[in-house]
Amino acid sequence: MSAAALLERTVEEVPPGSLERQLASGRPLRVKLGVDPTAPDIHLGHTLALRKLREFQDAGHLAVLIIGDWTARVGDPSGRSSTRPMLAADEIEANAATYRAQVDRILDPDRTEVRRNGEWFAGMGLEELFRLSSRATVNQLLRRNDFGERIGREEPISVLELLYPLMQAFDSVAVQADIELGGTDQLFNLMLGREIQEAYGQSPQTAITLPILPGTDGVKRMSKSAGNYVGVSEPPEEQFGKVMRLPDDALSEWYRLLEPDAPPPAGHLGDEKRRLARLIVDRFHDVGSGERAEEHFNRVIRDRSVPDEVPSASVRGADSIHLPEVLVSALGVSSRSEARRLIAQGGVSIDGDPVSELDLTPDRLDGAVLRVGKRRFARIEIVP
RNA sequence: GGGGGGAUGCCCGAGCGGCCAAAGGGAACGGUCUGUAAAACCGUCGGCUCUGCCUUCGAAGGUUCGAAUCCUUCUCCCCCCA
Repeated sequence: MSAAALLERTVEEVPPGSLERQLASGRPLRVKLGVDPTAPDIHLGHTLALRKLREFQDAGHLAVLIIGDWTARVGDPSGRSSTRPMLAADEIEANAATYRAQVDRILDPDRTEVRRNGEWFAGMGLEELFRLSSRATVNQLLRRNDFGERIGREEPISVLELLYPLMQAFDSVAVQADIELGGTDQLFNLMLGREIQEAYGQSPQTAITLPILPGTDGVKRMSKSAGNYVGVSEPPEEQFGKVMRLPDDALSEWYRLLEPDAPPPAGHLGDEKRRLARLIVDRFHDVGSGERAEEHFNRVIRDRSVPDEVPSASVRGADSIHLPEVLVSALGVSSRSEARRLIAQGGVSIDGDPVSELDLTPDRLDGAVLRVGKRRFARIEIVP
């Protein structure tokens, strides 16, 4: 595959023409991608880089996936920065454990080398850290966009966080990366990787940046912490519904980034959004599950009827049953106060009929389907 | 080390002695409408079997009939100087 083909749907190649030169060597290239296990789910945003990595694999190159179990520890100690939470080692471990299974939905396992950067950081001594950190200046590091912005907003930045770009750069040295992929916001780190590789006597990697996928709000970048993500391992109905949440003006960008081989949206936006949702669900589940998810969507959301499978919940029988309590225990409503509000706003129904009373007789509830809003259901079973 | 500013609910951000469970915005949630969990509009948005009560405005004390608002100490953050 040509350099031009491999660079399709990427944003920047640094330095320009570098990939072409590397491909000319004819040897399989080591293509690095780092992911920090700060959350258990891999979401659609991550899949952009993973799919580009797969393209490199299909072209005969080797994917070197770095699970940043140590870089993930480098969070924002003040806890202000939602994007860099401080995580405990066991939490990171738990997150990392599922990553391989999730990325294997996209990558070719036979051409994937998975490394954890704890491999080289766990045993790194202070002397080596001195050597590494003497290779960059604070001035350089503060040029990084988010550092600069945080300084502008007079927010704190811990010295620990300054190490992050250096550690990411050192990963490239440790795995002898030929190429590193990353979102456009990673350009600074990828470039630093080149400098550090040279400092350690290696030929610098080619940095290739990819666009950032906006989340289901169509505005902010997709992330777990922003709550605007679609996880690759979420159930089909969940994925389908979340895609339908997308604002119309983000639709073509999603098509371009997530389904580049599909015809771009041209017709009725509602239908085009459904088409995209089906494609995405089929991609991460069995073929045909997109259509089934759509049927579920039509039945439950559009036609407001009950889904095929309704989870059941048992409620202890009594002369009178306090509905707010049932909503909290059986439907996961956050508090009884919240439950009252939902009832008062007409958001709670029994077998399709809105309910306004707070206390009900058991026979009214027994076997009935309780619904909160559009998506929360439970079939109530009264037990003695 | 010296000087100045700040810390408010999920986030941003008003408030600076009683009318404050705390303006406004965002997010979220419910409803209406609809092509859809888009947009728009309306509403809700600390807890409690709730016209009342309880607990919140960095922490601990204090003043006061009454404090998010005043005082003291402490913790953390930012800016300027060194």
